Amino acid sequence: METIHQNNARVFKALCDEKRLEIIERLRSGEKCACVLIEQMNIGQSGLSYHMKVLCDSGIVQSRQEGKWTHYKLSESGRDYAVELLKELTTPVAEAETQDCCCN
Amino acid sequence: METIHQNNARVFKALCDEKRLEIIERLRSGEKCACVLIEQMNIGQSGLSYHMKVLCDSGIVQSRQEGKWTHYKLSESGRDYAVELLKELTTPVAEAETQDCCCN
DNA sequence: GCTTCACATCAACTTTATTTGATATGACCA
DNA sequence: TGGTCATATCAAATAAAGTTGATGTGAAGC
Repeated sequence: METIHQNNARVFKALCDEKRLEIIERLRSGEKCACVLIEQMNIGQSGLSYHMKVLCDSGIVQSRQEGKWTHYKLSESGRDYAVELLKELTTPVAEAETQDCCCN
Repeated sequence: METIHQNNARVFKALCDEKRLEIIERLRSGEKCACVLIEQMNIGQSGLSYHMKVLCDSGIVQSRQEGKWTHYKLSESGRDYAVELLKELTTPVAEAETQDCCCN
């Protein structure tokens, strides 16, 4: 079974690797097909494929098949989801802030 | 030397691990000292210390020394920085969208 | 100064992620 | 149908991250 934390971690895994950040950066200027990314970046075909899978699994990138080519672009809904998730995870809740600390 | 991508990746590394997401979740209800986190979570002392270092390095968590105790809490500025960074990294730029793709 | 406590750091180990080359798949074209 | 191209998947190797127990450090109390 997959925990909610594992699920959330997957979203941010996309952003934890230098190569993937470079891919994302390149996609900012528009949709790119895999062959373009391979020739522009210092990466092999299977390596790119691996990273694209991680990116697509995070929801931040979406892919589109066109014949034998695969095109990748940033997903607007994926971005929105990630941003909202990040905010939610890191925003304090207004619970009874009972400081049950050993040291106070 | 450290690249800008490595720097950015560090921010999101905080959110890529289940244990760290659990720590962040616990900090949402307020500042906690290390000893409390250790007794609440299934984690050893050195393990917690390791994760707290990653979290503090990301800027999302900040620590405060008080005698021999260390208190941790979510950093508002760290959160804001991470959110803005995430938005920036994943938002398309309005460059001349020249699709120099091999396949079109 | 000595001891204790809370935490950080280290080193060895285990686990997970990434890379790389080889092979499989599926679309397209002759 | 057979060949080629683009990409995915696999398996082996390497690298990076996380875990664990032992040791170091600095604050506080005696």
